[in-house]
Amino acid sequence: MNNPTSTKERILAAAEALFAQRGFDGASLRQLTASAGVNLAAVNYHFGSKEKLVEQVFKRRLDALNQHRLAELAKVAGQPGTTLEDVLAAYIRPALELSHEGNGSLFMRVLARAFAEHDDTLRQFLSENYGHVMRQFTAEFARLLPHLEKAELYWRIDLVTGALTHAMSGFGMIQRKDNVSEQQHREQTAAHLIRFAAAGLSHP
Amino acid sequence: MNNPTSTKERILAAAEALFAQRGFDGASLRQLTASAGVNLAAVNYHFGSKEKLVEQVFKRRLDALNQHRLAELAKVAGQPGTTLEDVLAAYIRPALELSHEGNGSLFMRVLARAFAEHDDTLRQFLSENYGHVMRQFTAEFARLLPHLEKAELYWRIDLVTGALTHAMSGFGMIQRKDNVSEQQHREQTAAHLIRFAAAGLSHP
DNA sequence: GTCTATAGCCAGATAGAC
DNA sequence: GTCTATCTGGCTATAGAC
Repeated sequence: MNNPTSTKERILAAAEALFAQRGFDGASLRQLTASAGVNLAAVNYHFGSKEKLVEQVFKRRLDALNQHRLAELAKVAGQPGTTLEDVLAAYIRPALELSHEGNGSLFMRVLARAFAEHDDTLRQFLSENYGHVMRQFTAEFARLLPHLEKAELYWRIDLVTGALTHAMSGFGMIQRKDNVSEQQHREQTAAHLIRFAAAGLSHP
Repeated sequence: MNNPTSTKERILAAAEALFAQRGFDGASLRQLTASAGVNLAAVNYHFGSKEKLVEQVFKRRLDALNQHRLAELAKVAGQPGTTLEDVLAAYIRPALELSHEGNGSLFMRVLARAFAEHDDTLRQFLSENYGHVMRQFTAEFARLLPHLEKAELYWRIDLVTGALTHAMSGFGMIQRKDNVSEQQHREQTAAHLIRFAAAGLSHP
């Protein structure tokens, strides 16, 4: 099923890279199948259409990412000692880990594109499949920031989401210095993002 | 020159709207010229190519926007009483005014797309033409936040830029309530963004 | 499951009449 | 400056042999 050398997996990997570089319209099935080393007809055979392929590119990463996020959230949600930083860490750390493993950073660029696209069918797909994740996080933010009106909270979450998406999509460019390990670098980045997001959410 | 009914201007307006909705690749010259009510060949005659048209779509708005920003910055830069909020206002208010006049909000969506595209030729065009604006603002931020290391400051500015771009591109969706005037609504939105950005830039 | 071949369509660009 | 007509090439999708 998840054999990384299977035709399906090679198409998905090549699609992710090309969608990140050239966009959904800009990347053609011809470039994509050539890059994956499979036949042009394979995309329609395995996925049905280019649009369905796009959805599977999202599903492959987001299923794991959001499951990971919810698992981290479950550890702290509703607990008396939980801080805003704890909840933000549950949201941000899994994405950061993904963006540093294999071609995960390419996927983050695909995600940033999807945000900018404002495409209705894609938004509906994301909302149907992963809307519950955002709702659980929002509920926990509301618990920790009870003085904020709902409208104000949504506003701030939206701004934080914009900042994070923008940041994650650019991670390929953030240089790690030679004297810090990969592990340290990720910790530092996570700490930066979490503090920034906490400041944006909780300012008076 | 700027006659809004001229062929050139009608192409630019139609291009802005279609690029916002469908992207640079997704919008074809055929749709675009049909929407503008001009002949298919007019784009190549007046602009040379589709790519040059894209650049002019940016130039038309960004020349005015960045001039406006620099004018506002000049009023407060280097002054002893200037606050972080003053500088942020100089950056944000002109964009907010643009996004509320005519089809300005469409242009903000085009700008958000350009950020997500990571297209090298477009980035170079923007950097060559408007890089000095960002540099002047960065210098003033550095003056007001002298305790931050350069790397840290760039990081925070990048996150703020991501949040603002995301927010501006979604302004079409932020509902103005019936009991607040257009003017009040813009003031409230500006105040929100400025406070959020100030919190993100200046947290300890 | 994988291939070739091709249908059917739409793209950007341009030549040349007006 | 504006038009029509057309060139050339890329696109998604599919039919049908293996």
